[in-house]
Amino acid sequence: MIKETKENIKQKEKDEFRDQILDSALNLFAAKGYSNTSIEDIKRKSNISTSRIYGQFKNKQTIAKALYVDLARRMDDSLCEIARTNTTVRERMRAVVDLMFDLTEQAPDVMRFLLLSRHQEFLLDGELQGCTPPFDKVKDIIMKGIKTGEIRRIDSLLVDGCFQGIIIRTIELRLDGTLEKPLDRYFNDVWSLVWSAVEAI
Amino acid sequence: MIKETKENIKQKEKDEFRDQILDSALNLFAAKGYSNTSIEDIKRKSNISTSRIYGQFKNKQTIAKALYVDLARRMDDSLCEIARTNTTVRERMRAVVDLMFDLTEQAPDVMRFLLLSRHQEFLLDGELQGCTPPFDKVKDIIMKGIKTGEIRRIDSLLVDGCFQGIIIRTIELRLDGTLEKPLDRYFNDVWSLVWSAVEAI
DNA sequence: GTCTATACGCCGATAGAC
DNA sequence: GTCTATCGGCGTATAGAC
Repeated sequence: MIKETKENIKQKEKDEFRDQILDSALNLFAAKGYSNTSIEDIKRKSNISTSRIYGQFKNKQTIAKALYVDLARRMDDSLCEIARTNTTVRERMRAVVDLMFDLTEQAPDVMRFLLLSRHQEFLLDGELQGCTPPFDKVKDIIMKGIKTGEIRRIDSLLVDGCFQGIIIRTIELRLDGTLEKPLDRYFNDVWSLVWSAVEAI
Repeated sequence: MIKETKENIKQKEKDEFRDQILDSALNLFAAKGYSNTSIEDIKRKSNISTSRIYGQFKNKQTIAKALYVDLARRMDDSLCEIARTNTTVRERMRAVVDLMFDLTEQAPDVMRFLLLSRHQEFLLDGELQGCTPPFDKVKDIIMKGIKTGEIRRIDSLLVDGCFQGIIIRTIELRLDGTLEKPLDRYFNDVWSLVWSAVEAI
């Protein structure tokens, strides 16, 4: 029993370290990119020694992969939740935009890392450890909309690309400071652009 | 006279080397990114020795900058030409999409480098040697359209972002192989999405 | 003037000191 | 078990050989 508690505490500490490392790595990857971030950078920012870092992760690539899988899963969960709690395709898409804009303001680094970084740099091997790409769910929503007639009958890849293009580009403009106000201030206009593009008739 | 000819030939050779270096660099930057491309890579691909490369360019950053300025200028020229030879905003925007799609098929590496690479990596210093960002002209076209009433009265930054977002994302999908057919086959659908989004009433 | 060999610094990863 | 000192490798840039 005592031993178990002891190990639990140890495990908790380990998890804390892990989180600190991932937090710092996320921050650095988002700012400078994967290749331009060194273990030394991560060490300095997280105040965790090199050996501890290598104790937690096999190598630098593993850190980026873990981050990606973790964040992509959370994104996917949120999108599933949206698909579940809304009925019309229009409502679902609105909720997606709302979520993305909100996330951009709340956790800009997450969006920088998920949307704007070259995943190819650390995901060379195709397999994503059973992790679905973060926006597959959006495509599903759109395909359903085409079937039900809520969305225009155009190749779903194109409609999906259009939707993601508008949203991602807008977020990019916000993240680089071109858009000066929080994204919710632009929501109505952006949503109007999106919906005009894709709604049926 | 003879000397002049001699020097001309020499100059031509130099220019040829320069072009070969830039060609190879473009190819590599587009495929692997700036940071992951080494001088050794450029040397191998161009069959030009290290010393010759450093004879032409001060350092690696200079190569990327030269490429960027060169390509951005050409893009800007094309966009000016489009603004000149078309009258309505609709026609101009159509021509822009057409140009971008065509360029993607003809010179995919150029588009990869101009649209999808982290310019921040080699353009840290703000000054671009008197080179306008490649798509400023598009924003001008759109602003004019808003004034004349051809385009919806929405913050021009958002409309511009919407337009660029759709186009760039579509190009990205083509470049990564998701879209299997040449882009001209998708032109009508994409243009329809774009124009539905931005046209006034 | 052209190329090859090398200096120098940085990074990822480890192994040995405490 | 932790940390720090270091190793090997690579990448940029240069300096010296031809």
